[in-house]
Amino acid sequence: MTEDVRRSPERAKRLPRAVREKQILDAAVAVFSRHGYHSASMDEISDVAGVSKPMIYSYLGAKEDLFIHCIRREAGRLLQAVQTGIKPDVPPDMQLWHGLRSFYGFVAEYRESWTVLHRQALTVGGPFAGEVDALRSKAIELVSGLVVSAGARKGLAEQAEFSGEGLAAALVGAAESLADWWLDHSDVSDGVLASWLMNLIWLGFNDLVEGEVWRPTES
Amino acid sequence: MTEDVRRSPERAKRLPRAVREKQILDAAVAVFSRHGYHSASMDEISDVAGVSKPMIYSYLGAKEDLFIHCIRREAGRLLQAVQTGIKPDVPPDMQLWHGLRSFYGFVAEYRESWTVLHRQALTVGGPFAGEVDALRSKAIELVSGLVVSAGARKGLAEQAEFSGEGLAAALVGAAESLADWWLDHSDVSDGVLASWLMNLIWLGFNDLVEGEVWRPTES
DNA sequence: GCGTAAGGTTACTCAGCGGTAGATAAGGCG
DNA sequence: CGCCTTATCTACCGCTGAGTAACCTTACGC
Repeated sequence: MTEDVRRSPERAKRLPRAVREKQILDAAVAVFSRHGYHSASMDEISDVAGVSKPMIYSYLGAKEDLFIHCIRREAGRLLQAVQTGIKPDVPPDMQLWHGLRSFYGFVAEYRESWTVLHRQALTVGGPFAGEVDALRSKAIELVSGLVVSAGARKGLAEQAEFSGEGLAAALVGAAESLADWWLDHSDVSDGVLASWLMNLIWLGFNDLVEGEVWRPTES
Repeated sequence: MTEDVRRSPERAKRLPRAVREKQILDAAVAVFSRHGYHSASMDEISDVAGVSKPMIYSYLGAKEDLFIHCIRREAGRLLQAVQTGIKPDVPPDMQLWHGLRSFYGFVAEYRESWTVLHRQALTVGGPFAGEVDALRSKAIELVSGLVVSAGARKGLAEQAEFSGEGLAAALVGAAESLADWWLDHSDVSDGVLASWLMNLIWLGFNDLVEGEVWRPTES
């Protein structure tokens, strides 16, 4: 059993299935994030993964299946990152604050995951849109809950300027877009980013709760 | 539900080049918006346009060229719609208000244009990203100008919670995402949408200007 | 040892699509 | 009417890339 540690470097060692699957998924996320779903080729993915193409088909199925596996894994990671960052027993604004920080922390650490989730999965129709839409819906729902609870706590009635879901969508959208913007302006910290949003949104929201309303003047 | 957009039974009349180009561009925008750049086939575009494939190549070049033509035309339309909607001699908040209304008006009227610009062009790398990035940069610059001028008017100093460009990016992003959200919730009017944003952003921004700042508490 | 299943590969098929060559019809102009 | 120009079509080519068949090879239980 005195095996040579340096056998021919080409010959891949035999590894358990779970390890290979992880390698493949990592490679797939990287390639999908670089080229997008359609331009990504299974050949390149297999190459990056250091594995031959049939392995992918054998372990994770066809291209669509592979992509869905990627989305699910990354969506799960993101969701978990945000949820473990939130402390459920603090006021709504602090929950939002922690959630935002966790979110930007995730984006910073897993850029590629974020790219795949946000930029790629949305454009490719079909079964993928649903997956990502579910994630975003979860986010909107979560935020909407915070917003509405904060509003109700202060007795904010339903009015034309206020729609919990609409505001939540805008907030989530703003957070996402700011994340995108961040990818090209990485010279600010995640805390600063979250702080910008809080100052924009929460202050404005507070005013709404207080009954202050912006209305167009006559110009 | 998919009505027949097929050409009329009689074989194509000879039409001036400008007309054909318009037909082709319209078809291309429709098809690109439905399937995305890669999944869109030149055959389908030519079919929808009521024209044979070589015409496209002869008039507008290869697939990439065609797509760039689409982006440029739609970006131009959007920009013009927003700019003609803005009245330059009113206060910043009213300018923003009018700009937002024009923007949502455009999205409502030219859904497909918006889809191509926002969802498709971003994901396809290469020469396209630049085109769209330029458009967004123009928008951010425009909004940033409004925000900064409004801030300066009130003597707002540069501080950690305030970055004109960052806020503008967040606002533009929020507006875009809300537009996307709108595509699936078309039961609100463009005015209401713009009103939500104004109430979120402008109120919050006013607070900032007034020196009020949100900061995390100890939880 | 030795059979067998799981890990792994090479080398192929085949469809779809971008792009083009070459034929055809339609007008304008003498 | 004949002739040229230009608009337009039919029919094809070649490549790229998804997916697969068939084969090899190591580990390990008995």
